[in-house]
Amino acid sequence: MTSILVCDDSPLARETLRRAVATVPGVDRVTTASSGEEVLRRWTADRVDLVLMDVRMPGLGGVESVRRLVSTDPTARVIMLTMAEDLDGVALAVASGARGYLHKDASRAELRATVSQALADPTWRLAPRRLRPAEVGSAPTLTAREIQVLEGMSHGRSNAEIGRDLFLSEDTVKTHARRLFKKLGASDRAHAVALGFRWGLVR
Amino acid sequence: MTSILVCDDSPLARETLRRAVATVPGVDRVTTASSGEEVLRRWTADRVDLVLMDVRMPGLGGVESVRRLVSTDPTARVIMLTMAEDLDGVALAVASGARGYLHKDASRAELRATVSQALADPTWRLAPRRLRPAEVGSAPTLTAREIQVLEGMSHGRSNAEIGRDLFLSEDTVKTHARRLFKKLGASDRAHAVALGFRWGLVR
DNA sequence: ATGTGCGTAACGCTTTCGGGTGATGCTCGT
DNA sequence: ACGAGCATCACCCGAAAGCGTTACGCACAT
Repeated sequence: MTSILVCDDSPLARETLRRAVATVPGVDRVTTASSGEEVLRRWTADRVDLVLMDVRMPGLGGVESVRRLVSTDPTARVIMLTMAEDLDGVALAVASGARGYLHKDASRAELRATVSQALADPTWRLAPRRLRPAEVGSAPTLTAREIQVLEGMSHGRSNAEIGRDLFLSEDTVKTHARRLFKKLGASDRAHAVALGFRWGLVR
Repeated sequence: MTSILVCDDSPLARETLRRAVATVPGVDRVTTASSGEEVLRRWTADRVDLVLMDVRMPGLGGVESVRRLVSTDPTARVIMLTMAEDLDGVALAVASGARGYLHKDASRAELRATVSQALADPTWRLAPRRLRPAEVGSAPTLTAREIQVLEGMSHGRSNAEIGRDLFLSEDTVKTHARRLFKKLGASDRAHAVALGFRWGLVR
């Protein structure tokens, strides 16, 4: 009976991660939490074999959550999930007791491999490895152009205006729009902008 | 007699902060509040030397709370507490009158240092970041219905679908949409969603 | 060399949006 | 009693958006 707890404040990331780790061989149960506080609150009653925890969360935040969790239960195994460039957070997290970290845009295969390894070896600690954005896991990978178009949308620009901004024809902007909608799973530009914010692709 | 007010909607974060600032030399009294409304309500009767306030809270939210507090009492000193991701919120808060900000996962030492400094120097203030004119000023106040419609948009629902969700006619949804566009200064639904995220009205 | 992904562009077609305007009823506070 | 604000609904109409499809050149990897 192997259980994993996915902790992320973003429902989207949570679901994606949940589905991803559920496919790891030997994993019987995947639960989710939306905050470090929730993990701590549930820990005594609902202990799991491995915790995947986001670094950046409202409230306690990943780092402090790991610190507290490990200080109450040194056998707790935690892998931190990080978006990018917050290496300070990762270093702190590892220093606080996390076994290692994974980039959120790691490939599904890498995620599964890491989880398998962490489950197989209780003493395992991850050597940080940088992974190429690949076919899944979490944040959809948009091209530079697609992000530019998405940003234009988030500033209330019409396709024609975005085209003028980027020296493109309106039809080309529409093509980029269509493609980024598909990648994000968005039904329209408003949805796309929302998903862009939730994934941290735009601000 | 130096007093500090900690304002955060999360009880755990509130307690953590309370304990942390209580250890700062010279601090005699630490009170807590769970919402910006509560701070405003209690301000005249229960004035404090420094307020630590969370950016992201239900109801008024940190930004608007600071704005109102400072507009009623310009001597009020507020430090915003924030997560790494909402830099816009920080900038808005500082522009609205907050003296500075702290990351929630800042170290205890950092927290104490910042609080000490703010207490020692009543004029202490972070240099406000340059903001677009549209972003300065008061947070747009949307009605409950308007927020529901905005949320629907952020989930990619069409006006007709939002209407079915909320048991309204499509025309009514359109009216709400038009009004919230005007309030937010949005040019279309994508822009409105983006502004909703930037103001912390939706997530 | 062959495929795959990206960037660019176009055309037709349907759906949806957004603005303008007007209207009714309700609940506040003054 | 009155206006202000909110919620509700309706109609028209032009302007966008969104979708399917096709196509070409280019880079990069298998």
